Amino acid sequence: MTTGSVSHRRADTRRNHDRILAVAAESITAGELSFNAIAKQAGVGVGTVYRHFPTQDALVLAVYEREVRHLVEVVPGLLEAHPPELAFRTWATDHLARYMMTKRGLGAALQAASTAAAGDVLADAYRTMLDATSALVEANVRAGVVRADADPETVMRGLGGLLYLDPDGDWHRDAENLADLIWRGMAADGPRSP
Amino acid sequence: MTTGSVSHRRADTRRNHDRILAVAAESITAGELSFNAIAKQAGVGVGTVYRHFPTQDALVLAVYEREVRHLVEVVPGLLEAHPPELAFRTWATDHLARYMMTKRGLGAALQAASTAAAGDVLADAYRTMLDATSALVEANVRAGVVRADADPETVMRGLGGLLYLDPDGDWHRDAENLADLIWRGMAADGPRSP
Amino acid sequence: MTTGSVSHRRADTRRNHDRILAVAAESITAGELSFNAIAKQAGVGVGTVYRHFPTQDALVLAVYEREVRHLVEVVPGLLEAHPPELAFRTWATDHLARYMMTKRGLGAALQAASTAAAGDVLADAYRTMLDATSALVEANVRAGVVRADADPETVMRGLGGLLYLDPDGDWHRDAENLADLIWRGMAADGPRSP
Amino acid sequence: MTTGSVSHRRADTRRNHDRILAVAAESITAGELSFNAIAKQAGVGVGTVYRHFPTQDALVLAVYEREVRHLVEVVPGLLEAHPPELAFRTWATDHLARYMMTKRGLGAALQAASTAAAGDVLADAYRTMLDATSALVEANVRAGVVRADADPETVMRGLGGLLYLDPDGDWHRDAENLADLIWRGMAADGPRSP
DNA sequence: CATGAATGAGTCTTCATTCAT
DNA sequence: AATGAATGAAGACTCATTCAT
Repeated sequence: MTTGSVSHRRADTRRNHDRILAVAAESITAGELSFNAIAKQAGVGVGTVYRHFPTQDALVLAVYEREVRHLVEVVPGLLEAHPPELAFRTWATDHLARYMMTKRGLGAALQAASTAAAGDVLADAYRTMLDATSALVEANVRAGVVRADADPETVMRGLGGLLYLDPDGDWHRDAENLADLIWRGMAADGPRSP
Repeated sequence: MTTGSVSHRRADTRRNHDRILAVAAESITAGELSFNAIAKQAGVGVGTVYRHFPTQDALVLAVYEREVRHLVEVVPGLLEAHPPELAFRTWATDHLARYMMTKRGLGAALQAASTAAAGDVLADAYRTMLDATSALVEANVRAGVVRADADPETVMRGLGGLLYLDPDGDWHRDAENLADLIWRGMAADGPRSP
Repeated sequence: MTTGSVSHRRADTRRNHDRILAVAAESITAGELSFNAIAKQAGVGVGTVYRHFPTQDALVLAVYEREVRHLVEVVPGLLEAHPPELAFRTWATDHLARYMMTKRGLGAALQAASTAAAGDVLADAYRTMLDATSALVEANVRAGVVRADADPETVMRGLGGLLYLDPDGDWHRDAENLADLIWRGMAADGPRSP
Repeated sequence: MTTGSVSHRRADTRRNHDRILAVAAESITAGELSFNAIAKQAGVGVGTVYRHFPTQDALVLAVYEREVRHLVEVVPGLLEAHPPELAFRTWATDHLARYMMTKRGLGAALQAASTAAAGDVLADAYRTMLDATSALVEANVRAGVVRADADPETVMRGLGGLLYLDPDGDWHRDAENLADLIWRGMAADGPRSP
């Protein structure tokens, strides 16, 4: 059964791809970006890493895509489970904050990888993040608690400040404060914090 | 005469120090951090760079300090020349925005340099930035246009979002939008954009 | 039916062999000698290349043989179509010159492949070339325009200088000059050496 | 004494340069061209080799220059010590032949190094060789034993056939044969071509 | 027979760091 | 103090070769 064997091999290859990606995510996140180290860590030869990701850029970009995907895929659930305001605040303080605190290394790597060819991936990821933010903002607009002209892009940028949280401090409180500041900034009618 | 040549030597040394720092600022900012390259660029031997900055971290930290100092020293002038709200907005959109857009490379270097020993310098720089932000926020509080309980630390974090401006886009407009969002967030009584 | 499919497979195999050889000739000639690259270029898997040519040396040698065969098989035609002197000059300036100019890369590869095991192939190729040269020289001897004791091996070596033609210069003229120099050297009534 | 120390260091550096060049000549000649291997062989760190020869091309070219220089510097002596004809024959069979037989590897390396930037060095070397050949040919012309219109460039190319001598055979005899063939070709009163 | 993913040894290349002068 | 040549560890990258399917 040719089909059987081939798909079996494909499955193996796919598993390698995923494992490398996972290991790389951890490494890059920790500021370590060495193909040799990643290969060893993933238990494969360097050549295999190169086969799957021909370039550092390719690897970094793939990791970035993966992270953004993870970050974004929780949004619909939050919007179903909570009223819009809580959904926004929860996403910011629980998901975004934790993410940005942990993945700082990725930013640096990403910057180095930002060649011309990376443009598409970067643009896609940006748009994905923006879509998520928009969904949250718009739900709040529809609920009448946020200005109709609140700009999701600006809100997203404001949340970018979560990057500077101090993991050794009371970061959750700090995140709540920032989310609150931004919330007030886009709220329908003046300050109204709890 | 001895004094003369000694002080002459001191002047030379000082000049070396400054030139190295200036060159390093440019290099690091551009994502390039090689002692050999910096030395050549500054027109001195590698050994000289090592004499002035015994480790990479020391150099990065020194550059960081210098940048923060530059960034902060304009604040008093702004507060004298403009009403508080304009001072805040101007600092954010003209100084901070331009700075963050340009010096992204420094962030990466800084992160790598953030060992235990660097703590003090980092803490100092953080406090310096915080003082500047506080001065601006408090002037606005005193003018009655900003809530008395607005937290400068949170505001500073919010402005951190300026890091993500796109130098190739309409970044000034984007910066104004973010400054406005944060301003509304800390304003005394609800939204009131111009 | 079995016979049919078997011979069908044989035809496929043969086609593979030829295509690989052709692709390899181009690659090696261009100084590129990578099994993986050749396989991709030929549209087959690496394994297939290995099946046909178990080692690099085997491949290089096979390519060499092929080139020499091509180079030599025009000689009888030239001798039929032209008087002996012209046949010699034409072969040298039109065939040999063009060949040597183009295939320099092969020489390098060949040298690296010259292990003990390669001896036979090399010797065969040498003899083949020598036979061709001999045929041309002897035709001229029979025509009485070349010394009876002219040594084909030495003549062949002299033509080896065509390797250094400059493809970007007036190489045809240069080739004619060299052919002429050698021709004079073997002509029937030149000066006798001491 | 600053001068003393500096020149001392310079001497050391110079010694390194020479040793690397010598080792590289041997390696390349033997078809081996690895910076790491050369460094180890020369007893220096890889970095040192890179400091002296920033590129493979630079190294190969330097070696080539050195070889050509050695080859050429014997010519004036030969012309003083012997009558022109013998000088020519001796250079060809004793110096050129031995050189070309030994240094085949260099040719291959040279070819790979022939980028645009290498042009000057290559042109210089070519001219140097040509000058040497010209000196020999012209001495013979002046002695009246060689045609006045014998072209040194063509003669040089003819001698290029010495590349194919077989070190395991009677190469000296073969070299004499080739030198003789070329000599006859350029001798004063041979047959004129049609 | 053919395929091509995986492997890993071998090179290349850069750069922080030392140290003799 | 300053210099810059030397060092060599570390990481990038290629490619011959194997082998399960």
